[in-house]
Amino acid sequence: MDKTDRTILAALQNDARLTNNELADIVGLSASQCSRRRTQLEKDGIIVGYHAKLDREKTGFGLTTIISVTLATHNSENSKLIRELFDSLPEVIEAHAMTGEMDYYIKIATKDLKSLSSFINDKLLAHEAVQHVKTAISLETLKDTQNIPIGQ
Amino acid sequence: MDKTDRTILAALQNDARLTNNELADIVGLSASQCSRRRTQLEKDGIIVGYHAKLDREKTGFGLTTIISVTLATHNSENSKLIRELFDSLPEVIEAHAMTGEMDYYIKIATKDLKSLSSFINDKLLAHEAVQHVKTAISLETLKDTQNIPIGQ
DNA sequence: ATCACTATGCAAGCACCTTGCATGGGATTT
DNA sequence: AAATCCCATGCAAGGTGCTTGCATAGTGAT
Repeated sequence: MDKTDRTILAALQNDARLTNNELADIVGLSASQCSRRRTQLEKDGIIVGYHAKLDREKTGFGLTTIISVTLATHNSENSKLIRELFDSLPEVIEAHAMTGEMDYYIKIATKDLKSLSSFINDKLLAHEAVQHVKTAISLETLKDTQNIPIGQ
Repeated sequence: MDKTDRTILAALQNDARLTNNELADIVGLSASQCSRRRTQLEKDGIIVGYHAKLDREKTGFGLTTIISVTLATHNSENSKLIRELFDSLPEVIEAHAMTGEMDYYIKIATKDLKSLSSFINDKLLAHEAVQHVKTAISLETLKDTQNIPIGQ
């Protein structure tokens, strides 16, 4: 992976709909070569996928919440259970195992406070492995590019 | 925006490279109509953009950190400054103004602990508006679909 | 200096996207 | 209930973009 590849990656992070002709202008190669490089980056698993980004407000999922989850007991069984729980819940759009006193950070997308409340009570706290949660609601999303700074 | 539109949105969230023919099979319309609906969803700002998702490890940005930022003084000037700061830092891939005792949650993508350390010290703590930060490092990303659960 | 291998550009064939046009379905009004 | 209007839809054609075979240039090793 050379500088040209990184330029392609940065460009496609910003706009996955770029044609190979447009990519060619950006990186200074022919369109066919851009096509080949892009295909290779996909094969190598460097490009994982292409996703449409939706407006959270307009789609009715404007509420973003970050929840810290603490396990009841720290063992591999509970760890496995909690992963399966996060996997199975579509409201969980991101989940991390963390350092520090909080075991997991998860990001939640819901319609409103009512659905958030039922998510926490019925899905999270109802689970045997979960001991405690700490909820922080996003008042405003200031930035939300998940783009890694590969171009810089 | 009807049920068909939501199906299209859910499909494009998962795979932005779907052709209109493939979309047509999914939603049960013709390809031309899928094209028209998709164009309209873009015009309405419901589809904000299309982005390639990259492998964090393979691109060398495997370190994810969540930082709570507390302001020195809560006034509109500092609020403005902190927004501009987050905007200008490419390592900040997500930023929220939060409820609770912590003012901002930001998500950071860096290559390693060294670059994280210099980010915190030279970029964050060096800023006049920042009083205090609390750092939590992701040991493992369990889930990272930013897809809103519009299909469910 | 030679050889081998990879990257590249060009061109053609193919797939896909877009848009004009005609049709059909649904809702509203009389 | 009938008529009318409007919007969504399907079809087809024209144009655009993507992919791949082939020949060539560039690069590195021996």
